[in-house]
Amino acid sequence: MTQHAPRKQARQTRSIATQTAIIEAAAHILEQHGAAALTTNAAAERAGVSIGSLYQYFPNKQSIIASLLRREWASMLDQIRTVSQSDLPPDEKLHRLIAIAIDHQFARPRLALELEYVESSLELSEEMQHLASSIAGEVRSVVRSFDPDASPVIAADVVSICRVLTNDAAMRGETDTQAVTRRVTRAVLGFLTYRE
Amino acid sequence: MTQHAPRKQARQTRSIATQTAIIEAAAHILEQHGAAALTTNAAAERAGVSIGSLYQYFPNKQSIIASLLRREWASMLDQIRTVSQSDLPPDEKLHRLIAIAIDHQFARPRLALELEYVESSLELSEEMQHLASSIAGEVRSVVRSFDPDASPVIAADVVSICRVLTNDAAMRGETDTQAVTRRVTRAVLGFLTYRE
DNA sequence: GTCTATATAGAGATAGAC
DNA sequence: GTCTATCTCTATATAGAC
Repeated sequence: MTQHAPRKQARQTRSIATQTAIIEAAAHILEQHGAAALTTNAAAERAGVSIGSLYQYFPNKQSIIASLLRREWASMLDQIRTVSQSDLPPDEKLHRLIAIAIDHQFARPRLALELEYVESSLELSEEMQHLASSIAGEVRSVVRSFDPDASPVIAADVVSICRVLTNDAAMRGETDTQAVTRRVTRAVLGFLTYRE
Repeated sequence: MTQHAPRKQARQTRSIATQTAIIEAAAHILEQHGAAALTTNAAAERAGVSIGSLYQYFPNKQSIIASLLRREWASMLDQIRTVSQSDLPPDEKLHRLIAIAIDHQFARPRLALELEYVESSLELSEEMQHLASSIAGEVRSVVRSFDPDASPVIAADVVSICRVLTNDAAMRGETDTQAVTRRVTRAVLGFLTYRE
């Protein structure tokens, strides 16, 4: 048993590494050549494994995309939770949330954009739906801490505004994240505080 | 000559009708089944012509999409020009612009969304680029009439905010356009008038 | 000018050798 | 467990009959 443990561990590690390599290959293809170029053959080649091996780890192409999406969403949820469950003042929470959104989209803007699209042609598993609604819930709680009257739709709108402004900026080639942060903050606070 | 004119006219009319039918078929497929389902075979079938005929009118698939996009953009530019070249007060111009955007996206939300995506995988002709920058220019002029300090980026942001909020609402199934108009107006005016 | 039939190519996915 | 070879399907686009 003990003598098998390391081997098994080593095998599991290798197998996880292969899976990760395939997922990362898919991400690179999406961001460099777009959704149309993301084929199973291309992903396998870029990951350095054969197409046969790819299908040993993923039952189909959709499952690769789903894994990639899960990775991104889990990371987002993690960061957002840290903010929403902190005891920072509401306006500071909102600023942190904006910063997280900008960092995320600016890190790999094309990937974020392409994932947003492929997501729509993917029926999400229960687990993924749960992840999505957890994220939405955390955002809602931050927005509500800032403005208790805000409806769920308003929170969703805040997310959309952050995403679209940041993504446009990144795709336009803007590199000054401070300027982007200022514009997004202006849009979000303007939206939430506008009266009459 | 005279005796041929009607025949020729009739033929041209028929040929234009066929082209229109193909473009409209493409639009319906996009909005009902998404970009992945838009194949030349599907478009031909839905338009009620054979695949051979389709290729007599369009050299390739991209040209069908481009024609559809040109139709949409031309209609948008037309409506926006009416507003921007009017002598309405600036805030009223802005409201009209928002109304145009909402009407457009609400008319066929899924089509608008899918077109936005396929557009990115299409290299635009000079003519199309010109059309796009004309639209941007008109919007900029309206935004500037409202706020002379607004940079081109701000105008682009206004367009993006309108688009994303309206589209989200439509895809969510919201039917109360007045409520959407209120939220979009709040977002745009909040963005443009926010201070500090 | 419109059709049917088809050439061609590339995709997802599997079989079976090693 | 990983590879190569291949099956099957479907897409774009063309050829040629009518």
